[in-house]
Amino acid sequence: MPSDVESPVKQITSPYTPKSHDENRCQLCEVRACGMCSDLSSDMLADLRKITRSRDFKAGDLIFSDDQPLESYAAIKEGIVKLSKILPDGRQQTIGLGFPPDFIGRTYKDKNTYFVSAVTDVTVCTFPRDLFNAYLRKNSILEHRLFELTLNELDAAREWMLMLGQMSAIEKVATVILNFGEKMHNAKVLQGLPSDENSYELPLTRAEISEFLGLTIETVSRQFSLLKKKGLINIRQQRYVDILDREGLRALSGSFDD
Amino acid sequence: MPSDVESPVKQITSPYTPKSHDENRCQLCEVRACGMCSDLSSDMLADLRKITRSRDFKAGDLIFSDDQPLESYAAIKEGIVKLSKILPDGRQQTIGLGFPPDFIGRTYKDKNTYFVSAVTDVTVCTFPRDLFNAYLRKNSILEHRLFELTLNELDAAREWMLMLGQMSAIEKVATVILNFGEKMHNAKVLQGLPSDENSYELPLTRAEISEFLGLTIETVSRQFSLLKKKGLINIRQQRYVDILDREGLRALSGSFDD
DNA sequence: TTTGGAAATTGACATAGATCAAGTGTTTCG
DNA sequence: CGAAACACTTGATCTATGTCAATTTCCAAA
Repeated sequence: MPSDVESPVKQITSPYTPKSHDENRCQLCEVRACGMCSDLSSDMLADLRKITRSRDFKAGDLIFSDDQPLESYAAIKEGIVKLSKILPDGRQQTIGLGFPPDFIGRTYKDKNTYFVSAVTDVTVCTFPRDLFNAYLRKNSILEHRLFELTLNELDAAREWMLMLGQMSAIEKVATVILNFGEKMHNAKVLQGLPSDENSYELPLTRAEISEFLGLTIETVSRQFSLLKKKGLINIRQQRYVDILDREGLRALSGSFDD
Repeated sequence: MPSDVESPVKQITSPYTPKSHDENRCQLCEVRACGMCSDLSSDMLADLRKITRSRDFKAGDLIFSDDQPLESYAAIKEGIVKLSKILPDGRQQTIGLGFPPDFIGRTYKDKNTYFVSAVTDVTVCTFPRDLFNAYLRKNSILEHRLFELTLNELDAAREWMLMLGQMSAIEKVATVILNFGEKMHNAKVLQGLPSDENSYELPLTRAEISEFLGLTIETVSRQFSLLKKKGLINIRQQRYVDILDREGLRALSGSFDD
C-alpha cells in the first residue's frame, strides 16, 4: 500500500493537434469496418467527420482524467489504452483495457469516473462532447451501435469481476496470458499484419499486469516463473511470450474451455 | 473451494403465470416513473404493454440461467435479485444486484452469461425476447433509455472491480453496509414507505454477502463483529443494521466521501 | 413451549500472497 | 562503450484471510 498518492500517468498532454479535414480520412480509417462507425452510411459518416479530429498520444500520456470535465470522446484507431480507478490512498485498479476499435469516454455524462491513459503510443479519433451527444441523440443507428459496444464492455467487466473475486494468482496470470494473446492476435489481423497466435509481445509491464489483476508485481513475476518451470510458456527478453501448451494453460486458468 | 458443482439456486420455476391484460397495469406500475418506461408516451406504453406479463418469483428461485436460451427479459417491480457467475469447480461470484426498477437480461443476445436469481420474493414485468428486441429496434426512445441504464450498470460494475481488486475485508464490509443502506432507503422511498437511513434490514445473508465481496462467510462475520466492537454499527437479530457512526464507517471504507 | 435445523459467530491453525530486501537483466543515453 | 536507470526476478519473512471445527443464536414447525 503506497503511502503517497501518485498520479497514474506521466503527464497531461497538450490540447488538440489540429489536422486538415482530409475528405478521405474516414474511408482510410483503420477501424471503419468494425468500430462504432461500422453501420453508418457514407452520408452519415460525412456528417460525423465534420466534428472529428485525429489525435496522437505517447505511451504513458493521460488521455482523460477522472476529475476534469470531459471535453471529448474518442475511438481508438491504433495502440492500447488502460482505464483505471484510484483510491484516496493511492491504490489503483485497472478496470479495463481499450484496443482498436473501442470507444472511450462516458457518453451522456460530462465526466469520466476513471482515468484513461495510453499504454503504448496511441492514435484516436476524437469527438467534442456536446456536439457528439447531440448527434448521437439524433442518429439512432449510431446510438444503437454504441449501445451494442457498451453491452460488450459490460459483459467483459463482469467477466473480470469473476476473476478478481474468485481466482488465485496463478489462475489470474494464466487467464491474462491467454487473453492478451487473443487480443494481440486480433489487433495484428486488423492491421493486416502476420500473426502467430502462440507468440506475442506482452503489451503491459509486470507492474501494469499486477494493477490489472489486483496483485503485486512480485506475485505476478513468480507466477510467470512458475508457468515457465511447468513448461506451459516461455519468455524471451522479459516481454515476449510463447505459449507452449495452450490446453495446459487453459486448464490452469480455471475457466471454461470455450 | 467446494469440490462438487452445485446449482446456485434452489429450483427452476414454472412457466408464465398468465395474468389478465389489465388495461391499467402500466399506469399502476410501481416503477412507471423511474424505470425503463419512464420516457415512453402513453401510446408507446400501450404498445409495449401488449407483450408484457407480470410474474412472481419466490426467494431463491432461478429467474434466468446462464446456459439455457433466454426466453424473455424483465424489469424488476418489487424485490431484489442477484446476478452471479460460476466457475467450473463451483466457485461463485455475485457480479451485481438488481433493485426496482432495474432491467434484467442481455438485450440483443439470446443467452445471458450469468445467472439471475431471486434474493427476496420478487415481482417482475417480463418481455418475450424476440418481440422485445424487435420493438426496441423500432423505438429509439426506449433504446436510448435502456442505453442509459446500461451505462449506469457499467459504472457500477467498474466501481465493484475497484473494490474486489484493491480493498481489504474490513473496507469491503464497511462499503457494502453503507451501500445497502442507501439502496434499501431508496427502495423504501420508492414504495412510499417511511425509512430511516441509519437503520435497515440486511437484504442478504452472510453467505450472499461473502459471495458478493469475494470473501468467506467467516471473514465477513468477523468484520461485522469488529465494526460492532469499534462502535460504528450495531446488529440486532443478525439481520438488522444500525449505523452508529456514518463518518467513521466511511473513513474505514477507504472510499472518497462523495 | 419445545425442538430441530439453518444461519451466524468464534477459535485455532494453515497458507497464499504481501512486504521487504537483495539481486540480475535490459535499455537508454552520454 | 560504460554507466545509470529501469524492469524484472528471487529469497526470506510476515500477515490477512481461508479452512476446519465447535458453539451459539435465531426461527419455524410440532
